[in-house]
Amino acid sequence: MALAQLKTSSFDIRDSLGYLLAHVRGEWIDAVEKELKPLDLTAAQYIVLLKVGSGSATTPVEICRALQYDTGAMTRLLDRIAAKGLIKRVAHGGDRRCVALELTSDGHQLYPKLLRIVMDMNKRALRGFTKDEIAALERLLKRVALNVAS
Amino acid sequence: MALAQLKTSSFDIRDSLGYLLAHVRGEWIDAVEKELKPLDLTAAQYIVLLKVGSGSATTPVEICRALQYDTGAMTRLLDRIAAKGLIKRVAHGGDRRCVALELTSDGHQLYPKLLRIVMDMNKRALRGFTKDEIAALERLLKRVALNVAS
DNA sequence: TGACAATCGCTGCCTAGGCAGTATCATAGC
DNA sequence: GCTATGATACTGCCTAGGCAGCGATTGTCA
Repeated sequence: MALAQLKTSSFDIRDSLGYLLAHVRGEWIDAVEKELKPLDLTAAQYIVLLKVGSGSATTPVEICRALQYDTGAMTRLLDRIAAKGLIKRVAHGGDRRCVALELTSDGHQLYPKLLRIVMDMNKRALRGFTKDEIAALERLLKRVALNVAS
Repeated sequence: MALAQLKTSSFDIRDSLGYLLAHVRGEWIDAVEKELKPLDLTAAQYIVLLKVGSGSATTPVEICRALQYDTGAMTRLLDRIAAKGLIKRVAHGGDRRCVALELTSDGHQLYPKLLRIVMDMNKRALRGFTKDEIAALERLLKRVALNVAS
């Protein structure tokens, strides 16, 4: 594989950065879901619990914006998490259109384990990387994101 | 965001490489599907057509292995592409369990356009990158993939 | 203040992937 | 040659996301 030499003449889908990105992301998801299996959680549920537990999102629409997720799908995703007793919808003071999201006591108990998984996954993914390499990877990926979105 | 300083104390999900990967990949998919909209194709269908058209996969199971895709889902995905008249299943000489996949004449006519989209997307994503930067990105991503999968 | 637009969460409908099971076929070992 | 094992494609069943539309609520602006 050689991204720099993408030519029509000798095309292989693996010579695409898009393929490489999808591949790495797929491996990541698989690894996370393997860790989550004992907790009976999917990757989507885990992300939402992290967002709510960390306080970086307090309403459904905030999570949707952060994750580019459909609001209809979010309603049902929250239903499933609520059915597991990990999250609850409470009245939002100030805007009655909004629902405020909170972890239940079970959710609070689970949260540190999820945090541990995030930390371990990142540590594992970046094993053997120097600080400079990590910074370079981050910078390059962000440039790709900007290029693609524009 | 600073991947190198992932700490429990000040957690933000965006400080995760997993999030960054998902984000870039999401932007990529959105951009590709925007290009595919006039052709009435989804990203999944486009990948399959590229695999078959390039000759790097000739049976359903080959595509599944390459893309880590479920065989049941592949059957139905191929059904949808076949319904659009872009692909056909023909007998596989030698192994009667297998189905050989071929582009129809319409599929052959479409293929160059899909190839053009792959090329343009990669060119666009890597706009402003030096050869060294492209090589570095590729190398770093592959190391991440290896780390995560192990 | 009153009309209009925007936002929020939700629902129905459609598409779509993962998993388990099945029938058919190929292959390796005895 | 026969059997056991594995591979291939396919099929239900379940879960799950995208989109359009809805009612309720809020914000905006004349």
